[in-house]
Amino acid sequence: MDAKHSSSPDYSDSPAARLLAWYDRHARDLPWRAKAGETPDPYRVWLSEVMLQQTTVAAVGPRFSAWVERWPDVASLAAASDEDIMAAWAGLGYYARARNLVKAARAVVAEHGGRFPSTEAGLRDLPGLGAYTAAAVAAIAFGERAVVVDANVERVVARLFAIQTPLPAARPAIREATDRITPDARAGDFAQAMMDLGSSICTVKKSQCLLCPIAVDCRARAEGIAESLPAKAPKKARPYRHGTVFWIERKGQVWLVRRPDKGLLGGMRALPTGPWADERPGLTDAPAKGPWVMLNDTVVHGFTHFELELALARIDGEPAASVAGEWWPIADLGTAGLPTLFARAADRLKGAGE
DNA sequence: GAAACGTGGTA
DNA sequence: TTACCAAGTTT
Repeated sequence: MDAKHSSSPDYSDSPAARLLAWYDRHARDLPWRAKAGETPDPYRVWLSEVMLQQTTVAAVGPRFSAWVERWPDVASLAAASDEDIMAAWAGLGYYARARNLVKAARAVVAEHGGRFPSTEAGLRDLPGLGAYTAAAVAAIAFGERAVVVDANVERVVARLFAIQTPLPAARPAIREATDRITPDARAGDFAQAMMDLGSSICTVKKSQCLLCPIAVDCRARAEGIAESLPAKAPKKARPYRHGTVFWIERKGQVWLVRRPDKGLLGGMRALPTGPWADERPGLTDAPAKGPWVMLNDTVVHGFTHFELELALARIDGEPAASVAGEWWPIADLGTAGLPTLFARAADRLKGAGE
């Protein structure tokens, strides 16, 4: 091999070059990706990146398509009501994303003339855009050379450089290593290629190194430790909590409330509940006077940081005057935008009075 | 740095 | 079945 005397890096012989060549052949066809020759739409890039936070491509696909059909641009989204937006997000989880989505859309319209900021720093100031999303939108939508690090990139890079420090302590080293291999051109494609690689080949278990375009660069593969990386600190056990969910029915309608704007399931329509505690709260904080009928059944739902078992109580009657809420036709409950937890409880409760 | 914050798929 | 995990952000 001839020695190079140029001061510029030999781009053709780099992990980025190998990865981009692979991406040109194997990129996934996803609804939010611009097709060859198309200019990326920052609105679609932003929306998809927010939907994809901690959420699988499979779950996002149909939700993204329905969303852009209803709100095709940032102006239409900014003009929509909070209520409609929260209901449209129901089932996707992490509802702070939807609350921030509205705020960001309105900020883009009110403070940026309806156009997204085109730099990573400008994007970072919008609600709901953290280090990852700001970098991803800057790179994918605007072609900026940004260092994009998500969980896929963390895994690929930890293996590529055999970084054995456990997460999250390894993050600074991983970011620095990612910076070193990020190309000046096509940073957006590079980021998406890294994520495609991480999701399809360099997977958590059973990484398929024989198919990997940068296996030749990979130190973990050379050392036979790919699948043990990245190391992670052990997780804490999730506590188990109890609660009661209340179903008040009258003339084919059920009483729904809106949860407080902050906290778990914040801003979402819901069935009334009592406190969530270590012990079964029974009828504590019941939203109507008895006689409540307890179903001989519970709903168990796992959240990120605790598991919840809900007892199911129902009554035919009226809510107490102090309980704010609205009647909702039981036949149309699917349009109420209930989080999954309450949708599941409602499935058990409706019809239980017959 | 750690905890809060949802849900559904996979092994 | 239990445990882990996914294109993270905010406090």
